[in-house]
Amino acid sequence: MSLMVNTRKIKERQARDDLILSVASDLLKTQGLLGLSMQAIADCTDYSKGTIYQHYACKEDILAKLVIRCGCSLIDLMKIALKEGQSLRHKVVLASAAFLINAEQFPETAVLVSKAKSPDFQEKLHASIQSEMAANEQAILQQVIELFSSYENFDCEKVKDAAFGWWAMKWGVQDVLSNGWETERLGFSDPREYFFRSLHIFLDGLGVSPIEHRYSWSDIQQQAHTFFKI
Amino acid sequence: MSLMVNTRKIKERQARDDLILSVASDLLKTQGLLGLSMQAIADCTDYSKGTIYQHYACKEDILAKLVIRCGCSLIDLMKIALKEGQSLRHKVVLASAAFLINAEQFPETAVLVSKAKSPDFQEKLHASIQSEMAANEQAILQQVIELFSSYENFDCEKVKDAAFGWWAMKWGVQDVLSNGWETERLGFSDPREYFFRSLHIFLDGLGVSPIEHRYSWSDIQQQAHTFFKI
DNA sequence: CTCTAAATTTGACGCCTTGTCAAAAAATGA
DNA sequence: TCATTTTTTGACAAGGCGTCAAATTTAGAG
Repeated sequence: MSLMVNTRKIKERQARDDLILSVASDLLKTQGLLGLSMQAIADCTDYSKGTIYQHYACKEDILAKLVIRCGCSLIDLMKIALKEGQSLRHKVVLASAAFLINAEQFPETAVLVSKAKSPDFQEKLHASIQSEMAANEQAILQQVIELFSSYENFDCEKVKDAAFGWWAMKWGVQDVLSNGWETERLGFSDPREYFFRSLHIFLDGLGVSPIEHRYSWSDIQQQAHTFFKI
Repeated sequence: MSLMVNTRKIKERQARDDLILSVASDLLKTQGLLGLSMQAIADCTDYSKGTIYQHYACKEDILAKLVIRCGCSLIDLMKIALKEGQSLRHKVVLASAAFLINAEQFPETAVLVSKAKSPDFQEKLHASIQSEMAANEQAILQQVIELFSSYENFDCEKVKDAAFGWWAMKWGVQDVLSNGWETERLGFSDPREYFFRSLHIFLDGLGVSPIEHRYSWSDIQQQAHTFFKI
């Protein structure tokens, strides 16, 4: 009996964990990062601030959890890309699309990802969440490495070079997208298209068979439904 | 006479403008972003908070000015790179080195650059500084475009592709560097070396004469004194 | 040198945040 | 039913930003 109560309580607790995250995410969407205060979360959940703090020890922990959640989703999509891609180029293109699509699905979180890596943010995190986040990041990178490892022509060093290049570009594009840069004004219509173009150039430089179709972002965006079931 | 007083006052005012920036930069270095409060700046300058606010209308304005200052220095270095580079590849390598060296010279500011682009930050900025920052960014991008435009084999579209790719990688690397990522743990010894490797791969993909010497970061770091007179 | 008017500086104040903790309320189970 | 444990609460402390009326300094005329 006491066991049943226990499991019920655990479930309730988890439900509130999720509720808090969901409310936080909504607030981010509607009010932006500045509109997200612990008090606001408390008000929206009909609990008091103290109770929120029983679930997450600080504001940053909540944001970190959102980032991790977004990262997990990206990993899932990348796994599909890795499995379904017909060639290295195709896989890379799909993985890149996975990243863009994921950012679209979690617009409010995607903006956080870069901020959440900063030392100021990290040092506020509680140890467990800090390492959870690091592990999450590593898992994403692992996908990238596996992606390039699947190409028989690459030795270990080349895999690392390729992974780093993709990695850096991905972060750069994420910055550009999430900071809402007026890329139009700077002369770049849709940064995602340019991302894909740069990607193909990079793959050419790596010596990845350049003959096949050079999927653009708009090509892949069409196929996304099929591949990622979204 | 009243004119003389005027100019003296203007000079004094500018001196205080600079003093405040310099104190802010020191505080950033020693205390980090969290240690930077308007009160702390006031204490260090022997002026009161109110006076600081007479110079900069908000904290963000001060940080933005630091970012702009750092950007101007980068532009200077890039101009040298553009002028002194012996070939496109050499120019690109020098420009990339300029970026890394500049980040080393303004370590406390380099960390801000990405944060300062975020919407939350931008919307706090006063209009004049906001556009000053946008102009600064545009001027940097202009250098990149001129860099690739100087290569006769590139048409307008290719210049844009190349500029975007470099741009994205630069931002990605900046994120990785300024967030102090434990890249060692992730398997990448020195991200700057990998940056240069990715760069060469990208240039290969662009069809830039691949025969010549493939300067690594450590190669160029040596030459930096000569080129950038640092 | 004196005295008034203008300009500048000041720091207490209002408002907001995060995070704490003693007290109140609710749940448990004998 | 009631004592004990658990959970919830919101007043509170600490500290940040930005404001503004009052204090101080400076300017300049008489």
